[in-house]
Amino acid sequence: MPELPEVEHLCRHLRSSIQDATITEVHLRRPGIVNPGEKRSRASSRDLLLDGTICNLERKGKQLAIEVEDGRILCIHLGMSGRVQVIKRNESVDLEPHTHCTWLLHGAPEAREIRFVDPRRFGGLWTLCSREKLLSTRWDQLGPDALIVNPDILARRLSGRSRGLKSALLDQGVVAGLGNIYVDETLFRAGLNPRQPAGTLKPDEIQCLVTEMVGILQEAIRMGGSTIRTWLDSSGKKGDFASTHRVYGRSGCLCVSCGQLLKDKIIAQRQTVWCSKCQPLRRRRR
DNA sequence: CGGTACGCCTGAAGGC
DNA sequence: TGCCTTCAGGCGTACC
Repeated sequence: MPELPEVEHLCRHLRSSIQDATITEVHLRRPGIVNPGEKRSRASSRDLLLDGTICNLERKGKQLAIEVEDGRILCIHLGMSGRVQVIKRNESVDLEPHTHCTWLLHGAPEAREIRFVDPRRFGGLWTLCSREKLLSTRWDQLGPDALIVNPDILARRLSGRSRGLKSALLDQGVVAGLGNIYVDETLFRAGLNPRQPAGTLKPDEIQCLVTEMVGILQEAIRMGGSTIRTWLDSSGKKGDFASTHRVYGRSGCLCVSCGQLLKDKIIAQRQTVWCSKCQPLRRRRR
């Protein structure tokens, strides 16, 4: 499922394939995916960047922003099963089921079309009239991006919090970009228990947490993301990162580090896998 | 504050 | 083989 590395991978691909292109046609097949949650009148094709020349592609957390020259922005969230397909100029690709929106391009070096596909529809498209609006209505509510967060900032955001690390790191308002896979993998590699109260970490543990988090994310980006079940990148390739998972998806298996049986439990409403020996819970004294 | 539960949604996977 | 059930989870919201 798309988390930060998958969206970053997509963002980089789009920068090289559609930046400076102009959107000449938009086909919205399922209007309900635009601005979900808002009961305002339905978005027009122009809101979906018709007649715009793409000048900037940006990511924060799991969200992607496509900006055109007059300042309009389309923000894409892939949710659980969302994908953006890039169709090359000389390619003919059948429309997949659940293709909710299609943009035709002019002036891209290779691409002629991009498509938003999202079977489970946990994702969505948001239309914004300006960058300021993107920030004020969406991105300012996110914590710092997990790829560039530094230990001091994260320490401040976790200090005084009693909630468990699993819950805190999943919260996009604390740090943006991690989902279930990368939280479990990060905690394992940092040797931290998912239920450890977030505010009890010592400076060296925060440092370790950040180092492992950034390291895992960068590694996953290099490998094209994690393919669990359905994730494919914008050219239809599977990611390779899943093969390196040490805890996620390995409940019932043995710890790769100490050989003990991994524990699994629902924590923070997510299936959580960890090693109780390598990730001991540090009880507060007295 | 934080936790718990629910609803949204489809397809993969497992059981019989 | 095929039907049925279960499970996966990002995120908003309600409630305790």
